[in-house]
Amino acid sequence: MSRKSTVGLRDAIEQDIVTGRFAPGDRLDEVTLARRFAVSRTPVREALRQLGAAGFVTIQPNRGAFVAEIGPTRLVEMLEVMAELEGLCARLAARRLDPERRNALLEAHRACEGALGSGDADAYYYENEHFHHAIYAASGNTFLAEQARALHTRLKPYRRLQLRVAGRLGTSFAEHAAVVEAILAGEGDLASQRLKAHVRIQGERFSDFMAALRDGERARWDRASRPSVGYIQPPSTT
Amino acid sequence: MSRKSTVGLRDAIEQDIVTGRFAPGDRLDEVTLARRFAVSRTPVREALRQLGAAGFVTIQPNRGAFVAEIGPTRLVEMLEVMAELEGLCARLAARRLDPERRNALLEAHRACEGALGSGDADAYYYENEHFHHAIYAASGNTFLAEQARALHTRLKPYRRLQLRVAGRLGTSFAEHAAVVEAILAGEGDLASQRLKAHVRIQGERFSDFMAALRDGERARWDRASRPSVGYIQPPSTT
DNA sequence: AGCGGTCAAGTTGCATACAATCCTTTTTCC
DNA sequence: GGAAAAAGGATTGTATGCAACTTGACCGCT
Repeated sequence: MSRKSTVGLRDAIEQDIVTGRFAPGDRLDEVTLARRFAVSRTPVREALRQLGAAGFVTIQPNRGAFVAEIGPTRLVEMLEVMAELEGLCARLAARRLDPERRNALLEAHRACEGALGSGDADAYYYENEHFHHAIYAASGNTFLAEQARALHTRLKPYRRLQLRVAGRLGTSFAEHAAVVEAILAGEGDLASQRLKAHVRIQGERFSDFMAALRDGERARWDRASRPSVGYIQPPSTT
Repeated sequence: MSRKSTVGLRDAIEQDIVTGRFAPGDRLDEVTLARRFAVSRTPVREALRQLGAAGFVTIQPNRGAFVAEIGPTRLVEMLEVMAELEGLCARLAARRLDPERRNALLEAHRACEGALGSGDADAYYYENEHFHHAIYAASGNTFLAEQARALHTRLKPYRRLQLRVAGRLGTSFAEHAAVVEAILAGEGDLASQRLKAHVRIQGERFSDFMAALRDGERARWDRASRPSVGYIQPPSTT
């Protein structure tokens, strides 16, 4: 479990946050993390500061680092920005799609189709990620793709159960298909509009869901569902 | 020149980058910075890692930190995203403007008018920042405002000479006025469209300008204009 | 019993020492 | 004389020790 470079350490902790091993609000003790990764406190501190700058943890001076808690309000705000960024990706992709990116996009889309056919929600979740990443890349705007990807990752802990809702998989895939169609047709505005709607639908399901629960219940529910299997885990690159 | 908290140190170095005291590509030596701020290397390293995560510096393992160099391509990419974020700010502002934010926006706009009247390009530059920040805040989306502000700051070193072009001040203000009008009228799409165009015009001037210079000349010119007065410096809050 | 203050344990912030890596220069061999 | 290799210097990466701060508990006081 030991990492070599400091960037590896940062990514390792980030993964533990993104996959839910560390729940929002959890305290990230420096010495505990240091022991866990078999390094001293210094690289741990540097990693935590980076995660703080990226928004994954909040650092309270002299009091430590905590996994960032994203309240319902801020979550909706982030999804609003996410929708806009994805919309821009789609618009640009429709305008400037090159053959290589076009193939990657179609391949990701077909992979989603395969996962849908198998009825495996976890597999679809994973292919869905690839699909969105393919759209980011298809924009041809590296910076935009990085930003979209970063925000996508930050939202990951809160999207884990999104697609488990009954019937959502099929709807999601149909929306994907409509986006792909618009992109291939070069209809930038339409593609943007459709992808924005696709993201917003997830956001609305979210806020509905969270609003329906009182805070205590939500916290308990969050925590209970935390160690839920590794369907987010990509094939380990270690 | 000594700072107390680590966040203060981060901000101090960031300021030195943003205001151009450190030019893109400059090496940021840890011991030099440590001496400069009268601290040890440890807090300097933590600050540099944070700046790396925020995109202000690029960190090469075992080789040090350098002020991020933003090439013409990436600059255009960043401006494309900036335009979209600002456009979203304007759209949301038109939809949800509350009296307090409305007043702040109008006040910032009038301050621009004052600076324009005085013909002071530096003053206009400063008030222009306030105006854009007021629009970010007027969106009512805290996360969006933070993102827009962060990107705005990252682009600051490359915007320093934007408004010095003859006649640009007046045009800029007219564009501002059109945006404000649309926001007050509740015309979200129009406000978004106008603000996007406003940002894009700056971007096009940029790329025209940079394309007209070969790289060597541009680097020299960048460096020569670097220590140019402190018209960016806000009233120090130290 | 309730409230306030003091003290102790634990954690973070910073400084310094050491190890590892990189870059430059010099030396040596062909 | 040129090129490759090695040594030296310099810089970054990591570990550890100490000081400062926060926090919780215990004790005394009203």
